[in-house]
Order: sequence, then C-alpha cells, then structure tokens
Amino acid sequence: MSEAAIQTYTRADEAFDCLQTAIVKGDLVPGEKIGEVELCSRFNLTRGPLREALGRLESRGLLVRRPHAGVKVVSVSAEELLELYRIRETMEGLAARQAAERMTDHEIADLQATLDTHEKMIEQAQGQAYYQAEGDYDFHHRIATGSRNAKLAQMLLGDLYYMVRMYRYRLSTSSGRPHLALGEHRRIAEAIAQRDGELAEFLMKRHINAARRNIEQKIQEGVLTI
Amino acid sequence: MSEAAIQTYTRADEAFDCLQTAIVKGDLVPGEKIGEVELCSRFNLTRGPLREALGRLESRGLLVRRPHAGVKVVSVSAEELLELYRIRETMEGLAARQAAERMTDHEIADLQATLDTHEKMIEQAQGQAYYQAEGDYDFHHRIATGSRNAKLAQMLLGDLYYMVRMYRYRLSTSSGRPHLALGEHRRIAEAIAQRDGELAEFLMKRHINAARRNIEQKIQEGVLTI
DNA sequence: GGACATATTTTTGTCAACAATAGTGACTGG
DNA sequence: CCAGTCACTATTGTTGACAAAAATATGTCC
Repeated sequence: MSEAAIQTYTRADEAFDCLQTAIVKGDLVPGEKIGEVELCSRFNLTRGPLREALGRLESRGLLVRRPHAGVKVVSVSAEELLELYRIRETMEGLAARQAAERMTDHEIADLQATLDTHEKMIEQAQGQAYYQAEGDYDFHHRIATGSRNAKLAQMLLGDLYYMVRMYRYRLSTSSGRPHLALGEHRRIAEAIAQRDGELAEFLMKRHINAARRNIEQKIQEGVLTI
Repeated sequence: MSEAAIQTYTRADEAFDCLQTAIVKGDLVPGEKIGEVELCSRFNLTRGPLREALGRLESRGLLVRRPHAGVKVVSVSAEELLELYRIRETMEGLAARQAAERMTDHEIADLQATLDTHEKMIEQAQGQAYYQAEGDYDFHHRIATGSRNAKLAQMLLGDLYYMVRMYRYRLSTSSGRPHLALGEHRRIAEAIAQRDGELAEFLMKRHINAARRNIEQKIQEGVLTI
C-alpha cells in the first residue's frame, strides 16, 4: 500500500517539493528573478510539471509571478513577518483549544513524550538552536493536526509554517530561547492533557506572542536584518 | 496602465477564474469526477493551462486530485463547514481589530456608506437574501483588506471565502437574517470608526459566531442538507 | 453461474516544438 | 551628448503529440 502511494508520486509533486524546500532553505534567494529553464536544469525537470508546481507555489504565496516577466521568490519585510506571527497567534490558539478537546489520550501521551526528547536534544546540543527549531516545528505540527480541523491544519502547515521556516533557516539562532520555549510547550501540553481548552488557547497565544516579541526585539537590535 | 494589467491576463488565469466560479456557483458538483478533456471543451481551453489552474485550485483546497485517477470538487461535510466558521471567527476577529487600527478615515467612511447601500438593497428586495449575501461578502471583504495584513487578507479572501460562498450559493437563503446581520455590521463599523480595536474584534467574533449557530440550527432542523 | 485474469480503452502525465510578449540594446535625430 | 524609437533576442505562454497508468470490459476457467 505504501509503495502505491510512492508510486503515484508525479513529477509535478516532485517539482513542488524541490522548489518548496529550496525556497525554505534559502537556496533560492528572495527577490532574485529566476528563469524557468534554469530551474529545469537545476532540478532535472521539464517545463510542463515545473509550471504546474510554480502555479501551486504562487497560490500559496511563496513566490510571485508577473506574466511574461518571470517568477521570483517572495520577499517578506520585517513588518510582514511580524504580521505572520499575529496570524499564528490567533490560529494556533484556536488549534490548541480544539486539540485539548479532541486529541486522543494516546496522542497526548505521544506529545508529552516528544517534549522529553526535545529536552534531551537541547541538553545534548548546547546552544545548537537548530534542533530546537525542528522540535518547535514538531510540537506545533502535532497540535495543528490534533485540532481535527482539516482546513485549519492545512492553512497552518501548508501556508504559514513554510513562510516562517523560511526565516528560521536564515536566522538559525532565531528562537534563541530553547529552555524558555520548552517550558511553555510543557505547560501547553499539560493544559491539553487536562482537557482545559481555554487555558491551552491562552498559553499558546502567549507563547507565540513571546516568540514574536523576541523577533521584534532582535530586529530592533539590528541582530536580525531582513 | 489598467489595459496593460488586463493584457497580461494569461489563459491559465482565465482557466483558474472559470473553474473557481464554476465550483463556487455549483456548476461543478462536489464529489463528481470530472475529466480534463471535458473541462477543456467546456471552457474552451487546452490542457496545459488547465492543468496549471487545477494545481492552483488543488493547493487552495477547492478540489482534490488523485494521480492518474482524475480530479473532483471537494465535498465538505456539515462538520467541516462549521469548522470553517470557527476559523473565520478568530481570523476575522483579528482582521477587525487591525482594521480599526489601520483603516484610513476615507475607507471607514466608505465602509459605512456601503452599509447604507446594503440597507436600501434589503428594503427593496424583500427577502431576496442574495443581495444580503453579496453585501455581507462585500463588508467582510473590505475589513479583510483594511487590516493591512497581506497574508491575512490572502487567507481570508483566497482560501476561506470561496469555500463558504460555495455553500452560500447552494443554500441561497443561507443568511436568513438580513436585518440582524446589518445591525451587527453597523456596530462593527462604528467600533472601527471609533478606533476601538478590542470592541471591533469582540463584535466581529460574535457576529460570525451567530452566523455559525444559525447554520448549525438549520442543519439540525433538516432545512439544510449538506 | 460466478470469479479471476487479461486485454483494451480511456484518461492522465510528460515532453518538445511553436508563438507571442517584454525587456534590452543599438541606432538615429535633435 | 541625450532622448526616443525601432528591431532583436531571450524568456514565457501555448499547443499538440506521445507515453504510461488505471479503470473497465470481456473471456475463460472453476
């Protein structure tokens, strides 16, 4: 069965994934104009599937496209990045509340188990914020899917996170506050375990708000140029 | 200048618009499998641009696509429709708050002027809920763009509204409560005019919550089969 | 008579050639 | 020497043909 799923993996999907990761990882520089043929040769694709993938990426807001004038990776200003966090705040708050109401006991246990793993990762890789970033992504990913709200999960995982991750990679020391974030994660998980949706929502909103202010501060300090 | 913008209107865009309106208006029945060639002949397109548009629509969640097995319009269950309203509640609440902080005085005057127009439309077309639905869309559209939050507006206008409108058309008497909704709109507009973001957010959330409960009730009554 | 396997047909996925547009460069006129 | 216009080139948009995969239908075997 799983082979069948892999078998039905079309070239357009491949192009989509390649482009997406390339954009997120920063291999494709924002603002820079990129030609279709160049992309084809770089990812060993033909223009048909590529254009289909390009359409999808454009629809998701990861790149902008002017007819007959080429395509370029979207460049997000500092203000827009902060706006992204404002959206995350409300949407993930909702996700946390619904997750508290709807996640299975098994899922919750799993969630708390991953937090233990994250703690170990942080201790082992002192200061290596990369793991923390991945762990953070993992945590929020689980809550988004745990909300049992398909569209909400799609919007968070498919739209917002990729844009946020785009900047995570650029400023790998972004989060900066691994221990603090982990503690906040634990409290959120606990609220979910107690099926306290209201508290989970409140804590999640505060958590993301703190992350936003952290970035905001770094921008003002000039540490983080966007 | 405006001609140039129309001039750079590609076939893929045309396909996208055609498909989108067809889905929203219900010309393309949800769940029904549709072939590419059939779509081409129906909208006078070739398969290249069509496939590009199909990719975009899929990315927006308006249709699902299984490799080698065709494409069909997404069919949303009653629960999922209500979930959509839960998302709208939080996101439009944020939009209203930011709109209160950021809309220009001119935009606010415009917003209130449109509400007068809506009132006249409701009086003229007694019970013709269609106008109300359009007016409702117009109102929420203005607030979404007024938030000056590009991504938020994109997610609301590009993702959520089309799915909601899909059902508006199907159950044209959806809103059902034109006068009530107009009053709620007026209060929201007033809060925005007074630059009271907090109040605008509260009122907007309550407004959409009321709309959701209205639909919920109709579903339970069996008036509204999805 | 029913079920499984195979062959056919339809439909999707992919590719390469063609056409159109926009950006760029050179050339001419002031 | 600068500005405007014209032609050219390079890149994008489009089209139709080709290949592969899946669904269906038919035939045979149990």
